[in-house]
Amino acid sequence: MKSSKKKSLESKGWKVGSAREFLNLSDEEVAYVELKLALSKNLQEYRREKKLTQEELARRLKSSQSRIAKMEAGDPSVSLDLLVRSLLALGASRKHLAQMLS
Amino acid sequence: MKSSKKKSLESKGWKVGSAREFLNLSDEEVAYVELKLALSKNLQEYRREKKLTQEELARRLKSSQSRIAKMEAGDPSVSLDLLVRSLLALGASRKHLAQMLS
DNA sequence: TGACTCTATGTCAAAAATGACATATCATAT
DNA sequence: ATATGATATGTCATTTTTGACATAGAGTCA
Repeated sequence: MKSSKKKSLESKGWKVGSAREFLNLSDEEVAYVELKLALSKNLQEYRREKKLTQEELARRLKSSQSRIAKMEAGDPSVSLDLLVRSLLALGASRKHLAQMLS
Repeated sequence: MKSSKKKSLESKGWKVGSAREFLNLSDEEVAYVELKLALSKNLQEYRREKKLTQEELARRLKSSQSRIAKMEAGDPSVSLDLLVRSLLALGASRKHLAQMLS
């Protein structure tokens, strides 16, 4: 992994496999984090396209505005599950999700 | 949603939006569940291709054999996060993941 | 200026997911 | 038959994620 990329992730509050397991798992960890960040970004675009406020999306998901904000900010405390459910709630299809990944 | 599909999901132990919210959210819920099931299936194929036992994969993930079994069985108690991390640990790329979705 | 709307960030109790463990089931080989 | 290896299933204490709330920042408009 490029250390520049690692730094940029760490700056968002992610713990990028420090100390012991630094050598083995870090690539998968980073792939996972990047995947979430990619979805985060798409989520914000999608929501704005649909002209929804964070609050409105939160209502649809029975979540809360603060959670949506954290999702879009790429906060490490949000799960892939919530990200994907949010995108689906915005009308994204599996094909759309696939495009976000590749 | 076709009621046949709903039944088949319920048989796996999933709660498919019963009672109150049955009318609004069920389609997204089902999309989400199906997505997980698709990944489950691919996970098993991937693992077998790599000639790994559930136990070996569990060790790589610092998880446990029972969790891997539940993942592959499509158990509702496992998160998308763990599914995706497992696939990544098996060497799946984002492109591969994308293919599993579309 | 202040009122208003939207978004960001921190905190926390409650809920969900986790790894670990025991044990069961199911092959397949001896 | 029974031993062995892999997988399935249930339970549970611990950890992680959650929605909710408060509050702060940033933008816009009267």
